[in-house]
Amino acid sequence: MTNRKPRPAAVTLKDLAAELGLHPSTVSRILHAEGDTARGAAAPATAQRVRDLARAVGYSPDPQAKSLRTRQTHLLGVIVPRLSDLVLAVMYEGIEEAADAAGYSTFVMNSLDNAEMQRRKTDIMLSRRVDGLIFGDAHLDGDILTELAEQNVKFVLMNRAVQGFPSATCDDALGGTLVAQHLWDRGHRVVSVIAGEPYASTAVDRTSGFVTRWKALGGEIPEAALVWSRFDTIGGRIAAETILSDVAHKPSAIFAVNDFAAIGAMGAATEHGLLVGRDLAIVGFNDTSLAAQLPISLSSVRSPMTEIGRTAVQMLLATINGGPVESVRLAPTLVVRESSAFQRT
Amino acid sequence: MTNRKPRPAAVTLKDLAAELGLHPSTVSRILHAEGDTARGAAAPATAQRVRDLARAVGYSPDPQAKSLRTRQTHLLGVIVPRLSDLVLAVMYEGIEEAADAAGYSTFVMNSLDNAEMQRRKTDIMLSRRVDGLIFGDAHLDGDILTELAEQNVKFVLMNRAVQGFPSATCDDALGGTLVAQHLWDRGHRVVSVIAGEPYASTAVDRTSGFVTRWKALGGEIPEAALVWSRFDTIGGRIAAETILSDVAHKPSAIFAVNDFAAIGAMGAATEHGLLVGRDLAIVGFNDTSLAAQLPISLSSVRSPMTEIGRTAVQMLLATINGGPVESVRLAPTLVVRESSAFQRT
DNA sequence: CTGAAAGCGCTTACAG
DNA sequence: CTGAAAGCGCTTACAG
Repeated sequence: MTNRKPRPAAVTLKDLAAELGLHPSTVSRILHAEGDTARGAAAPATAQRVRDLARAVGYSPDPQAKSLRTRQTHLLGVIVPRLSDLVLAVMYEGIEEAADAAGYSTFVMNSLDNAEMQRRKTDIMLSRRVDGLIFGDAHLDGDILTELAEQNVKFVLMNRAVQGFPSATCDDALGGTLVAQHLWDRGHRVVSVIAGEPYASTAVDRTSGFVTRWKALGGEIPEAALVWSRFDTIGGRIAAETILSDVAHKPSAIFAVNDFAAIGAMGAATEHGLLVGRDLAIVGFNDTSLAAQLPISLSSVRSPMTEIGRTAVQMLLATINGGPVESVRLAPTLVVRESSAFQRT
Repeated sequence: MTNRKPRPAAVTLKDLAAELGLHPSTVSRILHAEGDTARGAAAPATAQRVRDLARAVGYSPDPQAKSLRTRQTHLLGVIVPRLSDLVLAVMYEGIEEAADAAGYSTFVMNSLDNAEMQRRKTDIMLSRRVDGLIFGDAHLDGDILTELAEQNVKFVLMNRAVQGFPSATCDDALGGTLVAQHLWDRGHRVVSVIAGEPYASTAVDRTSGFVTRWKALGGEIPEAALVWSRFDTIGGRIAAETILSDVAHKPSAIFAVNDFAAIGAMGAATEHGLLVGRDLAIVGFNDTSLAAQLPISLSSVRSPMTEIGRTAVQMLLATINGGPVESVRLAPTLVVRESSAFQRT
């Protein structure tokens, strides 16, 4: 259809073989078998000649040809709600690092947390013949995942967990617990939670971790104290508007399950004439790079985002290699800053 | 080395051909030639049978096999400083969209603006046999780019421009101009610029656009008014510290060439007892999603980030198809908000 | 220790 | 209009 020029031919095994007066299969054996295995593959002297030439001419095997034979592409697919969510972008750094170290390359696509897009992007990844997938956008219902598991597609979840599938996540319930304890200790007795999207385990687990501990401490969480919301700044602002406009429930502290939602809540508080860190405590989640740098620095639950990404890759590779894989939950820590440091009297 | 199981075999052309009693080449011709071209490729009835079966069994051609023959992978490489920079993440959304629409898939890697990493990541992309590359991390010296051009690698630049190579960017100088005019009109006469990294055209052009207009209006820009900095929040905070601690040069307004740097500057201002939007005006750049939602909403130059990503893909595809390509500079607009709306008296 | 053959799944001239 | 052959660059039993 288009008349684009093909890329110029690179050096091939055949070229190397011809240059050295060897058969391509011999060259392949030497280059393919690394380290100890290579000893049996060819005479040491031959092996050395081959390797020297390969290095000299910058030989790099054609991955398409290789995977056509081996049926492995060393390609991994990553699907996230959106990469412009800093949390996922940071996790992706961990993925890239770990995948690279293992000789894999990664595709990333945004699904916008929309079921149709999730399917579409997954199909594209599969049509590319990825060896496995990492989903950062799993919904608690898990419908798509069940289908994929039936088709024997290799995948793991990241950031958000779903019952029955391996996942690398933060211990979100623990994070919520830490926040509840902190706010209680600082003297708060009336609180609200900006709870996030109910289809995401992160939102549900952080919220339930908080609620459970709060009640254990003797606190109450009336219906009006839980406001579900989008994960972004606008979502947080809208939720905080709702909370701060409620005349019946007047919290002295707000826990937002996401830093961006917390930032939106800070904006709403300012608009309501409340000084965050004095009139109202706010705590976020993930301790993104912004939290510490805000005009009023934001307390936040620090989750090991990069580590979660790395772990997801390791789990996926284990799955691809046929091993059984256990879900991993990494422990968060609470970082207290100006936004919630004050003692309520 | 590892004993992973190969992925299960998918339906192949041969399978389809056998099922229909045709030769694989016939099936290939029909499926390969789309629309009108297909008419000549086979009898309409045959073509229909083939297409029906292909759809029924969910045939999807093996991209590795296809590209081994055609020497095109329909793979694009994208290298950015880091995806956790929201600006690049949003541009990547445009890239993904446009690439997807054109039947291409994209790899993304972070180079951390480090020359060694840029080389390493580029090599990985090339070893994957990408059809072309988009660089979002170009440095003004352009050393690596010159080498690649000599090797006839197809690429375009995005976000940051370098003389002599095609790029899709915002008209950064114009953005700087808009800010200078705005601050002048609001009555400011002493200003400072948080200028970003001197190796990035974005930083240099935004700054020079600002300075040029400022001087044209009759203003002065002493040496101390320009502070180079990292693009992130911490960088902005440090730069603002320097600016606000200078007893000789007391600006009433700060232009930060990046929203995150602007947010850092807001933090520093607060620490210095200045109320942003009353004692000090601050203007950022890119109008990222956060700007409008901050406790004190941030004025910012809005750049068409998604569009820049899309444009980069279109330019790259044109380059791959052998066409000559012109650089594109998309126009920004200024969005004035609380942080700089006041009139200085 | 090395060579020769077969084949992964496609596409593309070339016949007929 | 359809078939048959060759070949893209690899790997992998199988010989010798």
